[in-house]
Amino acid sequence: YCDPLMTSGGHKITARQRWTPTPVQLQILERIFDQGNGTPSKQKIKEITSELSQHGQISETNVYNWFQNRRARSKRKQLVASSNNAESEVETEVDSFNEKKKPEIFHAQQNPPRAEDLCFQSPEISSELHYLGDDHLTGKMGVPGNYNLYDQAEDYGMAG
Amino acid sequence: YCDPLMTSGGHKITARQRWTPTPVQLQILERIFDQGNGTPSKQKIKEITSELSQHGQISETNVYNWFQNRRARSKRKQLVASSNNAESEVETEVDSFNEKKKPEIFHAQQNPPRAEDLCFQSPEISSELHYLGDDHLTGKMGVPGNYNLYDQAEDYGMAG
DNA sequence: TATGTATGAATGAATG
DNA sequence: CATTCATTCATACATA
Repeated sequence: YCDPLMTSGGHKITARQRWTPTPVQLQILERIFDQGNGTPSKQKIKEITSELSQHGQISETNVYNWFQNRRARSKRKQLVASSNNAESEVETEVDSFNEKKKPEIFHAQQNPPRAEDLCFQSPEISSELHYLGDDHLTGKMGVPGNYNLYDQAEDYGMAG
Repeated sequence: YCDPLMTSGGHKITARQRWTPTPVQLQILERIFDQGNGTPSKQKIKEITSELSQHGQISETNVYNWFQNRRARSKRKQLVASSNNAESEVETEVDSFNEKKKPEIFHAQQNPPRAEDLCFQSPEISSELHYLGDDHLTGKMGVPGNYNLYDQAEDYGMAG
């Protein structure tokens, strides 16, 4: 295939909903990625975008996303590769080989067509709910239990 | 696309680990966000959570995170549209994906600021390409042919 | 045409 | 509040 941005028959582009990097762009991107610089700074993004613009339509967002995905997938692949002795059901990335980060999930719910029953997340197990400074809660809502979604060992004033 | 619950035989169900706002919840949230765009106070969070609880399971954390993300990703401020879009003959079905693209998913946005999806991807209206900030530079947009969303080019000491 | 895979994009959550 | 991570959704593209 060729660059999808270009019409494949002398027509106009059908407004691709999703950017498709051209082989050239991909090459450049991968090259930069290999250099070791994970998430490039916005300055870098602009430069890269500018460079890639010469090889097809592209935006800074595309570049940013690309690096984000690249990094994430790369890590994913590594994990899969590491678990070579594990199950061999590795079909797609939707596989849940959680062993490093996600120990377990505690809830499961269906996916009703009404979307009125979606539920998840325990009361306040995660982020910092101690932001604002005017009221500054102190008592915290009584933690109903130990949801421990993640094995949080960090303490930033959440519990106490 | 079918239900994310595969459960095809005593395997890990891979249920949704993260909260997914229902259309109703989203509406309410956006409504509140529009009223006083900013991080609601702790008290407000509780109230909102209570309100949203009537339309599905939700926690204060979810609400908090939502507002944080919402603010951070105010992809409703900058409009680089009406710029070049040279090759964009604007003749395709680039209308929007409010109904024809996502018929059965529920996390679709109710009223997306459709305006400049001419080509395929707007510079900033998508992901988090805002590491330089997004609110303190409001009004910088509009410059056709130049995405000066973050012309400050400050250095926050990120990975770059 | 129908299915499978690869990957860009959206977004909830986490971290500093 | 800023930035990054992780997971999922949706779509381009390849294949049968």
